[in-house]
Amino acid sequence: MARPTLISLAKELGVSRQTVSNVINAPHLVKTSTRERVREHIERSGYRPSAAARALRTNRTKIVGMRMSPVLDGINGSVMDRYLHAVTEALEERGYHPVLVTASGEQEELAALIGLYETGLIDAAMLAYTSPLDSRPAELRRIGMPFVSFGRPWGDLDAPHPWVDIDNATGVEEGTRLLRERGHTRIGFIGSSDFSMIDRDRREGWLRGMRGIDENLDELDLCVPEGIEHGFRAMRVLRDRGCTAASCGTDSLALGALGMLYESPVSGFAPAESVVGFDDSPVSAALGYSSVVQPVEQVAALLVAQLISELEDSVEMCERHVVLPSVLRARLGRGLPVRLR
Amino acid sequence: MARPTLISLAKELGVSRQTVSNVINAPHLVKTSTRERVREHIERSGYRPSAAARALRTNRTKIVGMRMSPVLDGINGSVMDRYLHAVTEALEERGYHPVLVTASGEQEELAALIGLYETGLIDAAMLAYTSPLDSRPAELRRIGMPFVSFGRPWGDLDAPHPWVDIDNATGVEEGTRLLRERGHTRIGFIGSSDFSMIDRDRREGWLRGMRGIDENLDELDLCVPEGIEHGFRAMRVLRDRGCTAASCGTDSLALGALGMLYESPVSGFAPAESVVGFDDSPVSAALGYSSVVQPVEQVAALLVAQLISELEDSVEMCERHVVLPSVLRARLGRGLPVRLR
DNA sequence: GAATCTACCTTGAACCTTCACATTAAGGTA
DNA sequence: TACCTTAATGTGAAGGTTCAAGGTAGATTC
Repeated sequence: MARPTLISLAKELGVSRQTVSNVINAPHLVKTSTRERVREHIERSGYRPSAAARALRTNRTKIVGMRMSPVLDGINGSVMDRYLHAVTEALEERGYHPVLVTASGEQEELAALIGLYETGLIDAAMLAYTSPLDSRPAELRRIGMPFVSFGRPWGDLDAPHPWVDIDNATGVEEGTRLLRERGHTRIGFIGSSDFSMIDRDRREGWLRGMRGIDENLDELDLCVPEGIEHGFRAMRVLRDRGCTAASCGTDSLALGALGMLYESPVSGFAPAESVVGFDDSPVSAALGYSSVVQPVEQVAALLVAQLISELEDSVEMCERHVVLPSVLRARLGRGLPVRLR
Repeated sequence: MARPTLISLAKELGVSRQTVSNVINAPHLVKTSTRERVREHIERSGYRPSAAARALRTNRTKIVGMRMSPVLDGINGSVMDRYLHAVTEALEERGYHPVLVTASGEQEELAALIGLYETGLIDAAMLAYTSPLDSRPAELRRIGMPFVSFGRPWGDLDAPHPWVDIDNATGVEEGTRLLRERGHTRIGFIGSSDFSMIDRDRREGWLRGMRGIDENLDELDLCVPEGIEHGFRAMRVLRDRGCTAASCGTDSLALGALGMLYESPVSGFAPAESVVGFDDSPVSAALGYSSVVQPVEQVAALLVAQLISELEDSVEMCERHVVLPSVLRARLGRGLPVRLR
């Protein structure tokens, strides 16, 4: 037997299709007794409204497009995973769903998203990884496609679209202060040249954490490519310059630095108490060094809230520009020691 | 101005909407001159067919549902990421798109996917992480929903749906043989109790790799929970039992084992040449130990091919049950040494 | 007792495409 | 010329929903 439709249900119940529709979409318009009767029949029949018909009529699919960026790095990774998962969950709560897109660059991403939007397959998009020269927000606004972005629009901080970003600095500052509390005074920063904007932010956190220490910070500030080895070498340079600890832009770098400190320890300081990393990878947990956590679950929830209030002129208002603090996951430095080299 | 439709285009061109439709969907039916004229106009007008209208008529959306499983583990991770990315890419090549779903278990996943299927939002589903008691294939088949699965149906290997799986054993066997080539004769296996079926497979690979060595393999075979520390401790046990090397079920375990070997080295064997891990994490690359790679990109491509041939009765046939070998990424053992504890 | 209001329900139309079939034009054959 | 075939294009209908507008009955107002 064919799947039930509004019409077939209506016929069986002896009411009009609109009444059945109302029971589903605007129950308050229907008398309680009728409503219940219809509801029960809907249940029994297993009726599900046709997404296509609904979309055709309302011009909405409740589907949101987002780019699945290729895997950058496994050790720091899982952030994207966590984010994606959290977004999916938040969307589902509101009856929406994410559809994925791949792209090899921002232009391709734009093309893909716009394509889906123009066929009416998606209602909106969620961007991530914003950068100063990012043309995506402007383009999307130009064609009137709703969107939100994870990451502030660096090129134009007054851009009108909603966004949520993480203040990478707060967590790093916290981490740097933790190092100071532990007695370190000469603390370096090892940043990753691979993530420019974000890294500037993290460096800023270190600078703030170092406030009050009157030294030439420039020579304690290193910028190297991503990777454990580079962290190792950078820490050696910092050691030569008198550092006893380092705040690192990523967990790979931190792992390298930690290895260096185990190799030539500073008396009085446990190595795992002398390093702070970023992204709270399982490695940081196992080795016991502190690391900064990005609250991506919160980001996802807020972004989705923003997006929905963009799409549905609901009463519920929400902040259109939010910066969430990153926070330190402080560890006691009592994990498995690691020695590299 | 409103977005163009088949009708508006047809009116402008002085042809019927069906002709325009044919230019898009069945160009061979249209005279070349007409076709070109229509094509050009389509271009200029920026016309895009309405996904909703098409879906309503054809009962197909070209959208595929799949579950986004929560992040299990960062260090071994990125496999799910890679897979998701590869699936998305493969689907896009055929004009399809993945929509994500979250669920806290298989039943919830089923409910979510079936829900989407019943509203007609998705045409099919892609399952992953199959297990012996998996009820998903049977349920989906029962309601007639097309699907493929990454992972064989352990409970019923003759199940008729298409699937692709990875033979976890081949890579581990290869790894074990590599250890033997390097001179090891007493090689342990450290498996993860967290992934039972998969782990059985990997253990099997080790057993095969050990063929011809006449020892009591039982006491060389350890099963421990996931985690670097557990790998470390397990390796210590194996050392006490005379092992000089270990094949490990995951890279976390391998990292732990490696740390143990650096702590109490076996003379004549470089530690990083005495361990084989699984999943080729960045950590394994940095530390220079060998690791087994799952060809998830291939898996994704095959699964998508199967799925499409399930959905579209095209000529193109493809194997309905495929087992791909995992392969060893052999490394020289010349990475950054690591010492844990 | 007619006019007005309210609560509830129904009807016609539209959303845009594709399917199935009908029609026309062009060309060939007897 | 009449007839047939094939290629090219056109027409009506259907797919399932929601919007906008309309109708009906009963209660309320003056």
